Amino acid sequence: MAARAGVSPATVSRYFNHPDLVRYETRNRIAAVAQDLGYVRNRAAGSLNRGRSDAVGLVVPSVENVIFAELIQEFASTLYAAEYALLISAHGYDLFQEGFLVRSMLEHQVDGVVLVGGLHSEETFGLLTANNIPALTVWNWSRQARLPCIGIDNRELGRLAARHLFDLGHRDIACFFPDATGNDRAADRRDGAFATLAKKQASVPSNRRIVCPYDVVIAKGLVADVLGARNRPTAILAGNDIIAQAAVYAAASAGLRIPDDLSIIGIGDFHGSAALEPALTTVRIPARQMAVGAAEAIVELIEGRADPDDLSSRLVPEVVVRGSTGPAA
Amino acid sequence: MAARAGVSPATVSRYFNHPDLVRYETRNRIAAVAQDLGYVRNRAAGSLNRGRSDAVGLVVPSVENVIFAELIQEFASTLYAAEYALLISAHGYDLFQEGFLVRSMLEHQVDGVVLVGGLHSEETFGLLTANNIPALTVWNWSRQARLPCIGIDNRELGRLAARHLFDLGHRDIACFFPDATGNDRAADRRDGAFATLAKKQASVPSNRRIVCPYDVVIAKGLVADVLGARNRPTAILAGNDIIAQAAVYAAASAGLRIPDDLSIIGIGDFHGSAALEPALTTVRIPARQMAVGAAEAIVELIEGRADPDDLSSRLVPEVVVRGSTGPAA
DNA sequence: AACGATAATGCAAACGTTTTCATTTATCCG
DNA sequence: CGGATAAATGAAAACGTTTGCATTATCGTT
Repeated sequence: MAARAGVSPATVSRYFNHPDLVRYETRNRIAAVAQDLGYVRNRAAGSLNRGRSDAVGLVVPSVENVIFAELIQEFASTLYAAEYALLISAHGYDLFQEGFLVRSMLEHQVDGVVLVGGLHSEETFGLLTANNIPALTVWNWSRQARLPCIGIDNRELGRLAARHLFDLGHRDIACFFPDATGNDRAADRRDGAFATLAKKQASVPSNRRIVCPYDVVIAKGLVADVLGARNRPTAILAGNDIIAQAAVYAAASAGLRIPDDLSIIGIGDFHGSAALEPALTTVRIPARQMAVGAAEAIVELIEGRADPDDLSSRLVPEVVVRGSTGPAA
Repeated sequence: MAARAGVSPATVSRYFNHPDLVRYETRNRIAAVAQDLGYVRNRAAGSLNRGRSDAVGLVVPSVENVIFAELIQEFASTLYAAEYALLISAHGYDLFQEGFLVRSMLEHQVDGVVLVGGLHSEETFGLLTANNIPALTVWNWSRQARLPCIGIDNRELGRLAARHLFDLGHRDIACFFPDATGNDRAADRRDGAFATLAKKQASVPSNRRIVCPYDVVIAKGLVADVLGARNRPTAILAGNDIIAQAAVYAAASAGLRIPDDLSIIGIGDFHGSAALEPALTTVRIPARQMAVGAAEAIVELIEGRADPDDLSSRLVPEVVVRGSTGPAA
């Protein structure tokens, strides 16, 4: 490439990184040859030399989760705007696998890593600290987090949802939460909801605590089971909007009117939850805001413009009341 | 690292890539030091030396699209099983942006690239051929594709959907398709549907051809408009399951019974379409199968075990009849 | 014990870029 | 037009790994 254009490699490098240092005619010559050869620079070589790759890694539990998709989308565009490339991986809620993916990302020389939630394997934490890699977490906020975190207090999400139903007069509430193994967000939401209900009334009986995967089809079945039993609850508290959506379907299938016969509240406010019939009452998580905040923060961290110790920020959830909840009969 | 373990860099390299060439005691020594230092290998350096990165790029239009999420998920796991890393990017249906992303991936030294659909900028094609990068496309299948393709014939999807409604006796069908700019899948589906309807009856009038984004909220509004007009259609043909889902909501909101008052068919068979109330009739796209096929194919191509010329494969769609369609009144 | 064969390791070059420093070329002003 | 200054380019080292070749250690056999 350099030879073809009759210049040294140094000049080609400058052409791409500091074009103002290259004479106009030389620029044209290089541009022409580059175009001609379909030349693409080798970032691996650059990264090797500079010790920087201008790439950031994002490790999520799953890309099939609608709301993580929103996170990814927004994170990606913010990052591109800052001229960083993005590596995305999904670990399927397996913290061991997560460690593996983080290692792979470090091997590929990412300049920073963003993880979801505060719960990770020692391997993961060790890798990041040993190699001194800028890292932070999104989604969950907690005072005693081991990494800077940008997110919401998931316990509060559970509390808000429970209180909303309680305040509407519901006293028999079935709670559907995902398995909390390796998922502190789900655990916190669940704990928040259970704590609130226990304080306000009695503790939640075991037949009202249902472990439910993130899957409309299965969730619909589980909700249908509960609704089909002899004494059905007056309300359903779903750990996320997908389960809530499934509950709406199950109710429709059982011929129940929402919210007259059954109230349903979700958590998340996914895009589309407002379009459901009836529109879903839910606790809103500002996912896009988190994504932008996290992307900006990791860049600041990488470029040494931010102090990890005061980078965390706590966003505020809010209950969005729509048509799927109403006063208990 | 090598120094710490008292061996040469060559031996460390062999430890990772050909452990059987390293004596047992030496292996242990290296392993201990690596563990101790939290050492991670520098793949950029390896890639520079070998001219291979063991990474594959996947460029999709959007990660917010549910069915692409299924594709990504499955593609990723198949690739990991073959010990390749994955780079994912989304271009937002902007072919210019796609070219940019492909360039970025090549700069990061991916060994192969997988794109969605057969329509791409000259920049994209040029980059891939000039650099001789193994590449293929998924989702769309076409005889005259410029790259090997693993997918379905989107025209057929449109045809199947149209025929299903026609055979049920529907003669006034409103068709909702996404904007086809830079989206050959949508264009083909639409053309297939329109062609079938035109052949069977009259051509589709302009007030029954609605351009509709991939967005439940907006789609619901557009469908509501059509259903609210004086003479409403007896059926809706949606270009994808998200629009169909929106149509179901809009119908419910308008107090119409499905399928008695209105039939709705989608395209895709997204996970969850079966859970809708009523369950959605749709034309099934074997997304996961395509993903696995594409991942395996790109690996074969990279490793020189496959001939690009007979790599394409055409998968078969099928109409999945559920509760959302019925005979015309 | 000596030999050959094999196993284990080291040496050194190469990959393509970036960057510092040095050198050449252009520009400006008196 | 000369000299000083600024602009443009080149030379060379460095980044960390991989690999062919050379060397050394180990083992089995007689």
